[in-house]
Amino acid sequence: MDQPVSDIVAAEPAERRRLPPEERRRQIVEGAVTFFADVGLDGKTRDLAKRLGITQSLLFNYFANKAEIIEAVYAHVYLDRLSEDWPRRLTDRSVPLRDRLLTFYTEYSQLIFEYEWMRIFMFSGLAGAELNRRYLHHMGTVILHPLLDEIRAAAPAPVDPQMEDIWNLHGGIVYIGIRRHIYQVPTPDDPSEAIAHAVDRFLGSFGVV
Amino acid sequence: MDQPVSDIVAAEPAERRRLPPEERRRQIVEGAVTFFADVGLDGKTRDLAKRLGITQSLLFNYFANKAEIIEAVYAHVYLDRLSEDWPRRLTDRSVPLRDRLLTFYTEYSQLIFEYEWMRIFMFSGLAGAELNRRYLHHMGTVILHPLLDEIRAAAPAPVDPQMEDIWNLHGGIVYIGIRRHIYQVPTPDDPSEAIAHAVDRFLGSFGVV
DNA sequence: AACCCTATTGATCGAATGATCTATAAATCG
DNA sequence: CGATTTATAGATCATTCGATCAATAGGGTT
Repeated sequence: MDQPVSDIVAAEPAERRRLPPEERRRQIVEGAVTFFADVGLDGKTRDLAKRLGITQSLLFNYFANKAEIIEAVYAHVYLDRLSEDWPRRLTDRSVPLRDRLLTFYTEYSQLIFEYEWMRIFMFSGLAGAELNRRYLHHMGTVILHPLLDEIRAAAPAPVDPQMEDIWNLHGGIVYIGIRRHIYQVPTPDDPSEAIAHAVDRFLGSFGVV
Repeated sequence: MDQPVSDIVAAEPAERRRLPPEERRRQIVEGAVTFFADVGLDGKTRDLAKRLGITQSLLFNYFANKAEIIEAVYAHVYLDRLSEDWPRRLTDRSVPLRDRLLTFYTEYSQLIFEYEWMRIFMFSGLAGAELNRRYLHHMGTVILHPLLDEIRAAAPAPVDPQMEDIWNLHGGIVYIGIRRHIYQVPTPDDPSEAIAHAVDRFLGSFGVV
């Protein structure tokens, strides 16, 4: 398990010095995002510094400690990246429900199937971070529950979908990204066909055409 | 992120000494399974020893190094725990396909929804271990591909399910365990209803009653 | 009860880690 | 161009890590 981190850590060949603090900080955060996505939140500050082509001590000139770097990583990857108008567009009944679902999951999968997004989310989940509970709660109330209402409104009487059914649809799609970036097995280059089939099966089984 | 591991690590109050080597080794492995499931594969040998109520140096009397402990953990959690006759029972056409699927996923979910199974699998996936690729490849060839054939045989002509559809069914179910043990959000105590609905939606959309 | 085998301990080593502090040098201003 | 500011580097500290090894003591045998 102890991979030789130092070998896969190097990147740019130690670029120029004395950047404006704003720019240096941004560079550190962006480097930290891919670094911690690669090696996990237990990644060492010396390895991060080496990858950035700076000294380790410089990191602590911009962040009080390592936890603060990781906070900045969280903020950069997850904060306000859920599009504001997904809830509105998902409930816009002037558009066919199928189109709304396809649009949403096409855009949403482009976000979460990102290497950094998926891996840091999993690392922080395993670490027990509050981030994941907050995120999934937000997902449930702002996106998935309204979606349940839409499906119920569109479905004929006898069938009655539940939140757990929505989570099943959601999980089946998210699992593509997990296979790709966590387990690192082959997945379709373009997941949109698989997504469309999943959505169609889901809607079809609830009698929504 | 740096939780105070030592606080959540303690367990038994330092039990007796001088066990037979066989038993001591077994005790170490079983303790290591839950320990590494809790804190991740970067967990420290001193914390593991403390949880076991033994000295850290004793660990290295039974294992040459930490990597060997983790190998034993992998073996204990994953080796030969895929039931031998799942492939046979899944393809036994004297039983209705729906029943076969429900039986399989009921039993399989009891295996993989285990706390240790799920978390160690995710930790090792993130660490890039070969384990996960091997496991998913095995899953695909021994279980899911035969399953695809069964569904194709039972489905009427025009529809033609693909492997990616099977992975979608699979992922939607596995995702329940991910929510529970990785993200640590509430899930149904008994997932069998959600599983049954997922299976029924899946089969129904392919015209299999 | 004395003996012996070995499971277990406790002390310790060298390397690695997060963090601190002072010295240096790159850019900006007068 | 010289002075001042401050971003950056380099040396270093106190811990913690995996791993080693000699000393100790548990428990079965006679």
